[in-house]
Amino acid sequence: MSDSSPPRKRRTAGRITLNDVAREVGVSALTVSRFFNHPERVSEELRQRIGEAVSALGYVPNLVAGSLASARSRIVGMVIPNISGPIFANTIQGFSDTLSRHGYQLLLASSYFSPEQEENAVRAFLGWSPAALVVTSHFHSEGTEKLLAGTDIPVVEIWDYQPERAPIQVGFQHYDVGEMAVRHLLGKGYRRIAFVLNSAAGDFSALDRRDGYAAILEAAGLQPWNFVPSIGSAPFEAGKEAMETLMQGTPKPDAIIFANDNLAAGGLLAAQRMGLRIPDDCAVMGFGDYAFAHMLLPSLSTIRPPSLAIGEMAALRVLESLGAIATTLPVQRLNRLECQLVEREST
Amino acid sequence: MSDSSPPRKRRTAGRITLNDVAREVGVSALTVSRFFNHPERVSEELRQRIGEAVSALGYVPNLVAGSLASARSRIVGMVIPNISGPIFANTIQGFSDTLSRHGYQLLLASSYFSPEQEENAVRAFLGWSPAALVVTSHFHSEGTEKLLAGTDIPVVEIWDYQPERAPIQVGFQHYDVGEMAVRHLLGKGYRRIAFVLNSAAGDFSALDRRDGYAAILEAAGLQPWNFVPSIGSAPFEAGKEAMETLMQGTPKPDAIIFANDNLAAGGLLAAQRMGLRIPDDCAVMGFGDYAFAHMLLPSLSTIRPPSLAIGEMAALRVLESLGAIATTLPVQRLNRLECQLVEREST
DNA sequence: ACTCGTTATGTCAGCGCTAACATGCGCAGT
DNA sequence: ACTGCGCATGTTAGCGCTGACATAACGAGT
Repeated sequence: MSDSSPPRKRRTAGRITLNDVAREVGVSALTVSRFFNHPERVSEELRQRIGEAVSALGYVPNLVAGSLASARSRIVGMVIPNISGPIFANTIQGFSDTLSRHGYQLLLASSYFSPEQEENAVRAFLGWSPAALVVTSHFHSEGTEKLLAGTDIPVVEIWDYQPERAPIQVGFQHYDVGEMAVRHLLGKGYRRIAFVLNSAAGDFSALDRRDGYAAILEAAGLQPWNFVPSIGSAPFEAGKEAMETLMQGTPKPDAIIFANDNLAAGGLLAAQRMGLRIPDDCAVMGFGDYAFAHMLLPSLSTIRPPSLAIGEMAALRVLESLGAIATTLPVQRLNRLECQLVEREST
Repeated sequence: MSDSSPPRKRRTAGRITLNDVAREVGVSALTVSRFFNHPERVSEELRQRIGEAVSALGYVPNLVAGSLASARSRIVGMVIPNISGPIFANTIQGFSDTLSRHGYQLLLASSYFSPEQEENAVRAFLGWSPAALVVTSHFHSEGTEKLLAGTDIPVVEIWDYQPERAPIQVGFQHYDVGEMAVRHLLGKGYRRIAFVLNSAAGDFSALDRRDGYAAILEAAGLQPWNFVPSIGSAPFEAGKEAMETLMQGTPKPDAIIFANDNLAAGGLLAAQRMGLRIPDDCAVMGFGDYAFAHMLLPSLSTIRPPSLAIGEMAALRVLESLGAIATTLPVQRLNRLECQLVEREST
């Protein structure tokens, strides 16, 4: 009876759209679209009027629709082992800040060193057709490798530096870190150098550091000496245990390299309790240069990874790949950064 | 000549779509869509076959298209002052983990306590029609307030707890923290209690802590004693300066509350250098219970904010609001969490 | 005057998916 | 047998935006 074409129920709330702005100004929607994406192609006068209408109406561009239409988005996904740890936080910060300075958003997930969780995150991220993807290290599940290989967006692998792998690499070689620590200690005259590695860490990179340690030590004609505390979960406690066990045994080491600063801090505290003089009775080295390393007594010699720089450089490489920042040269695929040995009182 | 309807150039790469999967299985696209979003409405047999086709083809659902069509997304935006600081990292971690356990993704941005940066991030996030939005504290720009008020998605304010504000609140009252610290010190017999606040921090919450400190002290008939180090940017150095200045002056305080653990750590080190006995010559309290607080000498008494719990509870409230997890009750709007006083050697 | 190129703006279709509605089927109840 | 209901699946029409292409307006060069 009444009406031949019953109007469909509208699904969306009264959200303000490009068309609303266009109608207000008296131009086509496309011109308003250009106002946001290619402002230089809109005349000065219209730019003015559109700008006013946008803020008068409180229009917020719908990036979802835009991304669907253009098959591009300004989202970059990052999968990192953890957010709150002392190691990666700076990388995330540097990455996020550099990205957002260029109008890109960060989609973040943590994997806790689990390849499955990483794969889930990568899959979910790919659903958003992100502009690029950043993953940590090179230990991926087969599924992740397949997903990454099957996409044509830029992929960056950070923290580890593996020249033979295809994705853009931004990081350092953990092997070198072990080497750097040993050289430092050998140079200071230490000879019986132990390496303490907390088994619980899913952090495979620590194994590379230990390998570097062992290789240099053997090259110097000395014996590697690995110690794995029985306490797996709490690094601080594990570090204490390591110091106590090693320094109550015979022979004793004259230097201990801990796989990270948390372990080392535990070691220092145990040493203090045992009345040992650090570094005279035993030198201590850590890895990470965590915030507290310089506050300990004695302050901790350690190796500082380029956490922030990794995040920033990863972002730069991403932005270059996307053409968001100018480069005359092709995007650099291999980016090897330097760790820095920070010598303090404990060695 | 050749063809009456010249086929438009295809814009997208050969991405696999729902239709490809549907054709493969011999069903309609909608059935495949249901396979992902409402699997219980698809027969067991089809579920099986669709599942196989999906993994055979390596199909990854296009969440952008899905979000546009349904006007919903599984993205939640969070704007937080910083990522790498010791305070917020745990909150992000707890939030992210809880969200991702339920299939939601985290879009993250940091504001560095700048209302403008916060507003930019909120605006950009809103463009993604996120499922919910989380912001830190209640100090927003006017624009941010307008944006948040104009949306109908759940908004959660974290860290501060402001019962009179409209959004869901998950946090604690910093005022109470100041109070808690003073009560602890008064209970231990300290009477000349100073408060050290680093002016450079854009962290307004610290002001609330100081107000709580001052109020309780005055209520006890004692004089508040504020000290602002001249060094603005480096909290550790500023803490040293505060300790030196205060303990070389007359009269001296018998206890110092530092606005955060970084300042307090600097204070402890300076005290050690000056040969002061902590807590006999002067007690020291911090705020934050940063990772190193228990590793210092003497170990630092401090107040531990519920960082992780805030992140987790914020995520729970978001998920409840979205109906992603079951609740019989309406979503709790006010969530006041407890800080914990951690008594160690420095008081 | 005419062509050509450049710039500013508009028309149309469609990105990949899902809400609303429609259909068809099997089965219980009478 | 027939109605009515619930369940599995299909058809249609967009979601809000942008790409390709079209067009109009204008000045410069011949």
